[in-house]
Amino acid sequence: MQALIDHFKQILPLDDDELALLDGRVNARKIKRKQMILQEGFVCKHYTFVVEGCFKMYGVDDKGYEHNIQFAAEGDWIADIGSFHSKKPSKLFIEAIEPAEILQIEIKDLYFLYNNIAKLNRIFKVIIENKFVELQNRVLQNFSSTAEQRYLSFLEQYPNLANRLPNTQIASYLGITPEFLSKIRKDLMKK
Amino acid sequence: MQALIDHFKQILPLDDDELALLDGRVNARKIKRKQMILQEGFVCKHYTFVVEGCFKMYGVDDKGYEHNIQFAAEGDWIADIGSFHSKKPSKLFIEAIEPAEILQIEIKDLYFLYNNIAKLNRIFKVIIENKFVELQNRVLQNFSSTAEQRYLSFLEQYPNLANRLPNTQIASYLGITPEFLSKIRKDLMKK
DNA sequence: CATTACCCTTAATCTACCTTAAGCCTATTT
DNA sequence: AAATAGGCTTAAGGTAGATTAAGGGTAATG
Repeated sequence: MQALIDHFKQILPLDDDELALLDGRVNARKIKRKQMILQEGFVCKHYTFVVEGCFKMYGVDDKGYEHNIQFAAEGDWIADIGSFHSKKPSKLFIEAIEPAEILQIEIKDLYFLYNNIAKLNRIFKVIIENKFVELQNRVLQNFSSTAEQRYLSFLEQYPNLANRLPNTQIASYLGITPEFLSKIRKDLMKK
Repeated sequence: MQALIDHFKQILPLDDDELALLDGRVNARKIKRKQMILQEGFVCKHYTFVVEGCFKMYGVDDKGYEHNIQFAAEGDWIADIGSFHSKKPSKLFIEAIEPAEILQIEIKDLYFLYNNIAKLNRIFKVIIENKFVELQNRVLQNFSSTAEQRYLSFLEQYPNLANRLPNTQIASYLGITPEFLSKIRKDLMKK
């Protein structure tokens, strides 16, 4: 819980009254490796804050291949925002890559908090702005560079993730096959 | 100005006191075709609401090619959110594809409004959530389908944009060359 | 501790999409 | 009305990355 308070404090500190309201609206859970906290076809019921561990969010195409659209490690939020607010079934999966500890807020609790802690509207606005910018940079990168350049800038931007994740997951994030990532890595070694 | 009030009303209506605060913090401008309201290297100073006309937002790669990352027509917001908040130089351009009428809010005014109209935090949170979802869908589409599928779903998702935009701009948005789009269109005609 | 599942790599063949170049047509600008 | 720029298309040849298949290594699970 302290991890979440610290996270909010970095954007806008909450006072004691506000923190009291938070308590009881947030649920702590432990998640096993490979456990899913969201599956395609189900409505996304929670905003999830990662205290410990690492998740991937992905879609599955017609041929059954997975495509990672984001990772979330310590201090990140993860949710299918579209499904969450529209209450429509998600097209995405969220799955733990490592054993994890998370904090979850349900939609009714989040709306309660938005109505009773004005600051939280601002805090979540900032959180989503940051996620938006990150995603937009990704879109730009994706079509203005080769797979090798994308791999290099992934390493640069997420050095700690790069160590923790298997290359298959990174390949899926970069939009290439593991085989081709393997070739890229080999070519980079030579240089 | 009425266009903006209506736009906010769809999310959360503002009362008269709040509308009074808005007035004077929003500037109306007319923009010519091809005029830029943001250029690479400059800080993005405004959130821009499109009343009439159409804009493209794009980056330029090492080879000088443009890559459209979004369009904005009537009722859309457009800004380089990253540059706007960080006050760092943008890597993007925003340019009018058609003559346009816009409403702009400067950063100091937007922050004033966030502090004095609590609802606006919520309104802009929702606006950015929607943009985030749209962008996320795009990322998913981009690597789980061929250029032809992407073109078809662009036509489906933005039928009015598809009529208004030249194919060169659509190709740039889809991440393909105009030549290849031409081929796709030819192949589709046959079917 | 064994065994299964997953991960990483190499290499050959194949395809979606790019590049270049050229020609025509329709808008803008002068 | 002329001039020019921009937009659309065709086609030939080229490349980044996919696919398939196969072998060896390492980590998770019972």
